[in-house]
Amino acid sequence: METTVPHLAKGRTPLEPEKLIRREPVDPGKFKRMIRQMGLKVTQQRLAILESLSAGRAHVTAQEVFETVNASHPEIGFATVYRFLRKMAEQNLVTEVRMGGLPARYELTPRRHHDHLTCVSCGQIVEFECPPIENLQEKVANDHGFQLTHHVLELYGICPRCQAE
Amino acid sequence: METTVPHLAKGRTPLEPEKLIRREPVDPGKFKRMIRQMGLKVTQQRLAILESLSAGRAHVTAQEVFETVNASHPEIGFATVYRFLRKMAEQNLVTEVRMGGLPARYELTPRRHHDHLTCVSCGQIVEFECPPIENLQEKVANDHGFQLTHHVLELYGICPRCQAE
DNA sequence: ATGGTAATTGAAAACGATTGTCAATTCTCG
DNA sequence: CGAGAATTGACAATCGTTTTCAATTACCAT
Ligand SMILES: [Mn+2]
Ligand SMILES: [Mn+2]
Ligand SMILES: [Zn+2]
Ligand SMILES: [Zn+2]
Repeated sequence: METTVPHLAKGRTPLEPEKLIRREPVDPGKFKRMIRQMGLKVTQQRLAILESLSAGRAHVTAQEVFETVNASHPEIGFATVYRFLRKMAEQNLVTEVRMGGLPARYELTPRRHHDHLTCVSCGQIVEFECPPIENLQEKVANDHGFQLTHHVLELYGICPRCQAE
Repeated sequence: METTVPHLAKGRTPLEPEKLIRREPVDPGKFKRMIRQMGLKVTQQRLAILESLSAGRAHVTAQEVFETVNASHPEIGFATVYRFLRKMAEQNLVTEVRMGGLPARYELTPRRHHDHLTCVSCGQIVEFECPPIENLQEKVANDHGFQLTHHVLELYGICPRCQAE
């Protein structure tokens, strides 16, 4: 049986670059404010999901968020996690990262845009910024008369560690 | 109920740019040769799928291929279509194009690499080549010590026609 | 051409991720 | 504190895709 997934060996969990595992700390009331700003009610579930997103590794699947939150809030249902992630993605508070047909991964939308470089062997994800590429993307869109709204740029390759077997 | 799909209104079928609907004509024996080169048996089903891929619009879903082929070969099953598309994708004879969580689309791998610019409003797909972007991608990967294997670059925006309402 | 054999097929069930349903619960605001 | 609307969790449903399996077919050696 062959792997179904085009970009990453089946069963591999993309790992995070160490330097980016932790995001900046947040003050306690921040999450409540975020939720209210979305026009939603502040619930324990939503607070727990936000805490999990901001404290844990970036690029988590809905299932991973569910499992994390479920550990401390055993009564939460995964529908709630999916629903809230979707709502946040709609408002661009979280960014969906999709690799081939794999389950979607989410990260709190960072202040600075970045794209992803993924190791097809071990799943490590490196974030990068490349303004020249961004500019060229604008140019391509304009050349075709398109008004660019967003883009997906994913680079796949073999990381240094995996190159050394 | 909101649309689930991040990049394209639900139910929209991406349209093709007129100038690219038809690929170059192929001589009759070509498909048989392609199949044998993959180390597979030549069957009517596989020939029909290849004909459909090369004659119809580019960027078709497995379901669309199935429906097309099924019209002239009513006995074909969709499992055969999925199986063969997957096998061809593994050998890079067809390229999988994924837009968000939508069903995968396939095109016979063109001799020249290109990426896609998609209208989020009407679904039109424009193919483009941008060597400077490709070079920068190589550079980014190398800067991180990665050996680049492939990439996914999808631009999304509003096409000229849709901008004019 | 024929037959043996492994590859391929179609139908249907299974699958994993995600979404919908709905009655019960919980925020919010007055 | 309530009333009322939003939210929840359990569960079923859906979607695209893959697997299973018995029946068929293409291929190769005779
Ligand atoms: Mn990221
Ligand atoms: Mn294309
Ligand atoms: Zn690696
Ligand atoms: Zn358009």
